[in-house]
Amino acid sequence: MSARKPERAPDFIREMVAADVAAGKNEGFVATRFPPEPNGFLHIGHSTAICLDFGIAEEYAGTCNLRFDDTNPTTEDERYARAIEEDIGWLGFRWNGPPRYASDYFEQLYRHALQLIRDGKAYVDSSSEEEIREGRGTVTEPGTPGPHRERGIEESVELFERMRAGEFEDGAHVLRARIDLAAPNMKMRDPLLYRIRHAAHWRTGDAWPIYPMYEWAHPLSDAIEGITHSLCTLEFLPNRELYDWVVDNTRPGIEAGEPGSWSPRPRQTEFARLNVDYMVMSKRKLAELVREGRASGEQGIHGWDDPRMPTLSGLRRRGVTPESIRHFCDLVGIAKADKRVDIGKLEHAVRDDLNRRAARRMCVLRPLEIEIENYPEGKTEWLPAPDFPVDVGRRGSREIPFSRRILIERGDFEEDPPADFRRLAPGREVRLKYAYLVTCREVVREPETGRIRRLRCTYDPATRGGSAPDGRPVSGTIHWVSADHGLPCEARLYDRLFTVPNPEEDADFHEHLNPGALVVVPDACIEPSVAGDGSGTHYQFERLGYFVRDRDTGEGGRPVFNRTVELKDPWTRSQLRAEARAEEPAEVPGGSAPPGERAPQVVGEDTGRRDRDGIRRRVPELDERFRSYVSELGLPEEDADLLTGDLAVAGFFDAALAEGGSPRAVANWVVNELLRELKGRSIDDLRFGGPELGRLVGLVEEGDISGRMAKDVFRRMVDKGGDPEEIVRSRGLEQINDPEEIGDLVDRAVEAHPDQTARYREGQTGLLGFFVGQVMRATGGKANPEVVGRLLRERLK
RNA sequence: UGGCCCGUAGUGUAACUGGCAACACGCUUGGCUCUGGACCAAGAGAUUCCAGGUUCGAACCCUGGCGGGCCAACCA
Repeated sequence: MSARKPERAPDFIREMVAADVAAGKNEGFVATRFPPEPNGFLHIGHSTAICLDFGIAEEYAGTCNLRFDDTNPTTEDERYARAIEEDIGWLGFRWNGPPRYASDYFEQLYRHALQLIRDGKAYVDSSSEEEIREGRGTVTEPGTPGPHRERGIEESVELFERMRAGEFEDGAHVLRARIDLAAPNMKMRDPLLYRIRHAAHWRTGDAWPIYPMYEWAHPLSDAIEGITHSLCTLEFLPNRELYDWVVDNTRPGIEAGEPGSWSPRPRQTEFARLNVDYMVMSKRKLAELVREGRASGEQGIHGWDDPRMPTLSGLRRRGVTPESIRHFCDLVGIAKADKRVDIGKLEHAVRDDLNRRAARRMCVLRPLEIEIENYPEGKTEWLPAPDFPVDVGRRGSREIPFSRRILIERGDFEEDPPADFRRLAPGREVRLKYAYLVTCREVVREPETGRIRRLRCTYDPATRGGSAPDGRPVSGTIHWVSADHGLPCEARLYDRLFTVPNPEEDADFHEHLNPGALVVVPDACIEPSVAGDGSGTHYQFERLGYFVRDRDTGEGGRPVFNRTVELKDPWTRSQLRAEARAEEPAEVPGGSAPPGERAPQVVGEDTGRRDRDGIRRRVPELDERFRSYVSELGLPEEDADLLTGDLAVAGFFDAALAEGGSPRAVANWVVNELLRELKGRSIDDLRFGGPELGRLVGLVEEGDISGRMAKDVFRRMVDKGGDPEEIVRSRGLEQINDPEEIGDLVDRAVEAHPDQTARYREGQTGLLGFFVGQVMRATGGKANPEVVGRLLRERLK
C-alpha cells in the first residue's frame, strides 16, 4: 500500500509561487481564486484548475476564493452556482469565507469605469456592433479609429451615466478602453468594457441595465479581493496584456483620487487545459447533450449528472470518488503544452482508489443456472466471505447463502473452451468462490433452440469453504449467487460516451456518440447482503468491476447499480485482440512506408533573412556593413546577416570589435548571447555596452577565463552591469590551466564514482560529460574544460 | 495570412537551469494469488520535431524551417 501522497516534481506554477514567497512578495502571502461562470456544470477538465487554485492555497497556508463570474445575465443561473459549490465541496476543497460574486462589485466596477473615463482612458462608443468589428481591423491589418474615439471626457461621462440610468436601448452605446487600435494583440484594440443589456440578473435583478465585460470585471475583481496569483487556462494568454493594463490603470482609492496602486498586485499565469480522450469538455456541447437528451427520451443523456457525462456530478453518480479525481490530477500535472490524456489514466486512478475502499460482493450479470445434483433440495448453508482480499488488508465479512440451485455467469462456461480457459467446461472442476468445488456433468438444452438452459453439476462436500483437502489443482475460481436467495437487480453498464479519441475534432461531434455507452441489464442477480445499503455505496463485484448503488430503482423497486469501471482484464482483451487479428487481412509487405524511414521534411524559405534583406535595401548603411563583414572580416553570411538587421546591433558589434577581439569570436558572442537578452527589451536598456562585451571576449581569447566562466560574467553584466575585468578580479574567476592541479581534481572525481568509472570502461563513453561536470562543479567552473577532458580520457582508459 | 504560446518513449509529466534522458500510466514476460483483480520482479519502447550554429559538452543557448494551438463575441 503506497502512501497516498506521491512525490511529484513541482510544476512551473508552484515553482513560481515558491519563488515569490521566498522573495517575500506580498509579505509571503498567497491568495488564489477559482472563478467559474455559473452557466453550466463543472467537468473533469475543471478539476485541474480547482486542484491547482485550492491546492496551492493549502500548500502555502494562503486562501482561495470561490468567485462566480456572473457578468452575463442572459446565460447564467442560480442552480448552476449551487451545483458548482456542491461539486467543489465534494472534491474536498473549502473556499475562503463566503462565495464571492462579480455582481457584488458592480457598483465599484462602475465607479472605476467612471474614473477611467475621467482619466481619459475610456470613451463611450455609439457605433453599431458591426462598425466596431470593422474598425478593429484584422489580425493582419491595424484597426481604424471610429467617429467617437475622440469624444470628450465630459460627454463620455454623461453618456455613461445615462447608460447606467437605463436611458438607452440595448446596443446603442458601449464603453471602450482607449488603448491602441493598431496593437498587434487584438485584445488591446480598444476593448469593450461595458455593454447595455436590459436583462434581469439572477442576483441583482433589474438594478443594472449595463453589465461589465470579463475583460473589465475579472482583473478588477482579482485586485479588489487582493488576489496574488490569478491562474487561468491558456486561451486567456492574449488577455494578460489587457489584464495588466486594467490593473495598472485603476487604483483602490477612487473618490479620493490619490495615485496609489493595487496591493497585492495580482498576476495572471496561464496553464494548459485538460482534455481527456473520448470526452468532450466544452460547456456548450455538454449543455447541448443535456438539452437533446431531454428531447430524445430513454437512450438520451438524462441530465448534467448522467453517468456518461464528464461532469463532476456525472462522474460522482458513476461511482468515481473525489480522491481518484485528485489523484488523477496529480498524475497529469500542470504544464503549458496542450494535452489530451489517455482515459486509461483516469481509470487507473479510479481502480487504485476503489481497490482499497470498495467491499467485494458477488453479482451475476447474465445468469446461467447450475443444479447441483448431489446437494440436498431445500438445504441452505450460510458461508462466510471476507469483504476484502488479504492483500488489501482490511477486515470485515458477511455470510452468503449456498443452495442446490446456483447462478453463474454465462461467460464462465464454455462447451469447447480454448486451451487457456480457466473456467467451467464439461467434465471440468472449478471453485465457486468461498463455497465448494463443483464439476460440470451435463449440459441441458432448450429443445427448440438448442440454447443452453442449465448445467447439471456435482459438488464435493469435502471442499466446503473452497479448498480441497487433497490439494488437487482447480482450473479456476468463479463468482456465483444462490438462485433461491439472490436479489434481482438492474445493472447499468457504462462505457465511453464517444467512439473516437477526439470527438471535438470534427464538425459534428454527434456522429461519434457511442450507442453502447449505456447497456442496461435489467435481470442481474446479486447476493442478498447488499439489500440495506444506501445509494452511493461502492462495491467491487468480484471479477466484474467497480459498481456503485444508484438512487434510481428498477422494475418492481429492484436496486440499480452503476458500473464505474471494469476490472483490468488481460484475458478478455487478448481474446478480443485475437478476433480482431483474424478479421483483418494480413498486411501487404511493402504496402506502407518501410520502418525507420522518415518522410523528408520540406524546408521553407528563410523569412527572417528575407525581412532583414528588406531592411538592408532600405538602409544602405546596413547593407554596406553586411558586405564588409563578409568580405573584410570574413564572417559567415549568416552571422553578418543577423548582425545587420538593425543599426543598434551593428553598432554594438562594431564597438565590441574595436576592443581588439577576433571578428569571429565577437560575432559569436553578439549573435548567441546578446540576441537572447535583446528578446524582451531594447539594446538601450542594457547595463553595459559594446566595449564591455569586447573586453569580455578578449579575456576569453587570452585564456584568462574559460568560455564557461565568461558566460557567468556575462550573466552578471546583464543583471548588474559592470566591467568584465573588474568582475573577474573581484570574484577570483581566473581560469585554472595547470595540468597538475587539474590532474588531482580529475583523480578525485574518478575515485569518488567507481560505478560510473566501471560503466565508462565498459563503453559508456557518454559519461565523460558527467565526469567533466563533476570537476567543473568542484572548481566552481574555473577549470579549463579542455584540459579536464583530456586528462579524464587518459585516466579513464 | 500578422502577433503570441507550445513541440521530450504510445500517453502525460520531469531532467538540480549547459554535464548519466527519468517517473507514472499503458504494453510484454515471469512470479504469486480462492478475483484472468491487487501485489512483486524483469523487459521492450526516444534521431528530445527537423536543419545549421555556439560550446570540451546542447532536450536546454542562437538562427531558420516544419507542425500544433490561441487571438479579429456587445461570451467567459
